[in-house]
Amino acid sequence: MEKDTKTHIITVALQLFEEKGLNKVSLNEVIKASGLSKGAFYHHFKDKKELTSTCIHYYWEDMSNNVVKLPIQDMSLKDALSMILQQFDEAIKRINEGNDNFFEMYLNMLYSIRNDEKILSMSRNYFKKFKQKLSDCIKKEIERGIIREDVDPENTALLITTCTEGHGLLSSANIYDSPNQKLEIIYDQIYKSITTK
Amino acid sequence: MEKDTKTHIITVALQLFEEKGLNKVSLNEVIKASGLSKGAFYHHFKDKKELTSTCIHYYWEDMSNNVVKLPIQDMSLKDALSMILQQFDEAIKRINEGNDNFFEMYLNMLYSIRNDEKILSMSRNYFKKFKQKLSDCIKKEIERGIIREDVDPENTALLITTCTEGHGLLSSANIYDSPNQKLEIIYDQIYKSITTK
Amino acid sequence: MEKDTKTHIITVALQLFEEKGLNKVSLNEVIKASGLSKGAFYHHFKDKKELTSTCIHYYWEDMSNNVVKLPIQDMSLKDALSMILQQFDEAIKRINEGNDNFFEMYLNMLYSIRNDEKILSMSRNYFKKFKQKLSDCIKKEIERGIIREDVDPENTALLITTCTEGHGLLSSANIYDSPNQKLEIIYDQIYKSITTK
Amino acid sequence: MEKDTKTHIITVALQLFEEKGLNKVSLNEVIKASGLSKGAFYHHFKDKKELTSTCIHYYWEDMSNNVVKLPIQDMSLKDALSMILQQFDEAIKRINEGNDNFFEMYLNMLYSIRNDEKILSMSRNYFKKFKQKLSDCIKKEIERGIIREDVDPENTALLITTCTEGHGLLSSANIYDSPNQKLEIIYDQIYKSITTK
DNA sequence: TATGAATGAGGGTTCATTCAT
DNA sequence: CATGAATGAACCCTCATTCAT
Repeated sequence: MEKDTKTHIITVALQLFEEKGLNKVSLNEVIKASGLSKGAFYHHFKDKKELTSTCIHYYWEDMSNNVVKLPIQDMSLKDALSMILQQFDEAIKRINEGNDNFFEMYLNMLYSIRNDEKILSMSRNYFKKFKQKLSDCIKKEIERGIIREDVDPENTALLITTCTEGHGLLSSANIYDSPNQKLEIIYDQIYKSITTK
Repeated sequence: MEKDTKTHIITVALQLFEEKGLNKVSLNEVIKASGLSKGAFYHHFKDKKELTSTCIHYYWEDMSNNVVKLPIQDMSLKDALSMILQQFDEAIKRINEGNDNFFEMYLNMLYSIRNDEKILSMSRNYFKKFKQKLSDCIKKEIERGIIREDVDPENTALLITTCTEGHGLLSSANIYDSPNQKLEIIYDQIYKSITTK
Repeated sequence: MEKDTKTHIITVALQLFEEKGLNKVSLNEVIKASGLSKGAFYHHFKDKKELTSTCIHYYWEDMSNNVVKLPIQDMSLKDALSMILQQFDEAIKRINEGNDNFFEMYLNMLYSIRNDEKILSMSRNYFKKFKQKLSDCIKKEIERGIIREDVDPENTALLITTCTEGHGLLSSANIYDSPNQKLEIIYDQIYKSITTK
Repeated sequence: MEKDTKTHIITVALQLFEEKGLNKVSLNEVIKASGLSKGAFYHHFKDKKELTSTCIHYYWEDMSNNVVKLPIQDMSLKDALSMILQQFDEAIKRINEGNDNFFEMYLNMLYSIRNDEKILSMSRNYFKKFKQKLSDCIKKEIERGIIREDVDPENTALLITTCTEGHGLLSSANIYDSPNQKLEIIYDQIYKSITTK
């Protein structure tokens, strides 16, 4: 029962946060939307910070899992990049076309990283895993003779990771008109430069 | 006189915003720090939003100018990347070692882009110029025979831009331990892949 | 204008504090009773503590002044004690017969002494002055041959001060039925023991 | 078992009250510290008032017993006063050097007297007993020829009681620098004035 | 007897904004 | 142009108490 209420509050809060932006939602709104009383809220959470931080954990875990589940290491690099492209396409669509405030939530999460040990380690883990999967994928492609032998898998994976993140940021921020096309170009550029002729 | 007062307020506000984070500074603080009265403030600004958005303009313009001033197009790509590396190094140091809240200001700016026409166009312009300079630089390097002829300057410039931005974000967020070294690897990776053997 | 509002708030608050007891009065009540808005209150006071502490200062100053004004040093000890007796009689009546909570205010003041430099020094000053006046009075009585020469004025003044305070406390606390009569006995006891036969 | 739980709650509460001051301790704290549940608490006490008033009873009873146990009536007045002096010394030390809030508890008790029949009668009883013991002691000293025959034991006992209480208050409130020495002077002053030459 | 989730009135405080002077 | 007292909605949070289990 207790667990249910807490989860309920988190769910409601996350929805509000994504709709209006984490900083624009007051505790009163969360409480009202959750149909509970003030006291009930404070029975489950120490204070507002605990709620927001918990929500960010959930949000981040959700994002991480989506990536972790991707079977990048078992695919060809071409297919892997295609899949990431598609994933980002959907995310960007959600951000730009939806009415929600997913982007502010994302920025808040980034901001929280510097003040929240747990989120920091989650984030590092996420990027580490993402890079590792790419790296593994590249190694196999080298073995298969698709990627040149002199290519460093680690460094290439790092490059892909950062430019994907940078592209995601600039797209979310609405700076690129046709984000998806841009990412395709970027991936092509990298892909061409490491494959055997 | 009027202009001076306004500029004074903006300067004071920007400093506070960078110190404590845009959302953590109240109008009262700005007014107090600027040594003015409430009425004086409202004489120069319609409301708080006008102040914050003006401040973000200034902040962004400042950042832009720093990039625009870089004579990237007249340098070798190697030198250009070195210079950007150094610039980022300083910025990251400021963010991670300083007591200020530069990063939150940056995130707020990114967030504002989606709600503020003017900032959006400034941002787009900034990234366009940055990319253009890199592109010009690359073209010249191709002519000089340093970069291969089959390399597309536009796309390569796009790649450099996005991975620089992505790397900046991840470094600011404290995700990379040795950010500077990481950026060097990334640039090396790109540079090697486009230069003639 | 500013001074007036602040004084007004203090007056209203003091009245409420004396009626209901300092700990039983909320800021909302003070604000409501003063006819002002929350903002107005916080314009004049940093927080509730500043209000209560200011009120206690006023309260204490008021009490002190009543004592300081007494021309004890120019009277015979007999008359001086009579006068103090009468003063206490009135105070006790106010505490016991009135509807107010003067006593709790007094206790709160006593409690504040230990946490408030200013009140501490006010209090020490008050008791010092009271003792000094009594001491001076006794010295003159010795010169007049009314009080014995071997009597120490300082120590006797200390005795009178402490037993007056002790009696005041026990009377306020409702422990003595006929407080006034008790104080008379106490004073008589002291008086007899120091006068010449 | 029930009795034990109730006593346990009271013990825990008293400790908290003396540490932090009666008004600064919430029921939640008491419940948490006692290791019980909310329901369990309300099984034993009607409401918070019942707890505080019960605690004050205990506190007061404790103080009373300490005095009642003193074999004042069987001692010489000199020794009796010495003993009281020592008792007060310890109490004052506890108040001024300790980190606890014994003094606030004491003031709260005094305040409660006026609103709580039971505490009122306990208090009256306490002071009555204290005075009686002193009075008996003095009577015996008169018989022994140590105190003059014209001294009224009742009135002298009253004087000692009130000045002890007054001194205790002023010392607790931190108004006297060297409280112990002051009390010695006061007692000396009284003692000298009633003994035979 | 005992649990602890839920209640909700009320607490103190902040803050952007207005407006008479 | 400038002042700063006043506004009041909204904020986060505390707490004694109730009640279904």
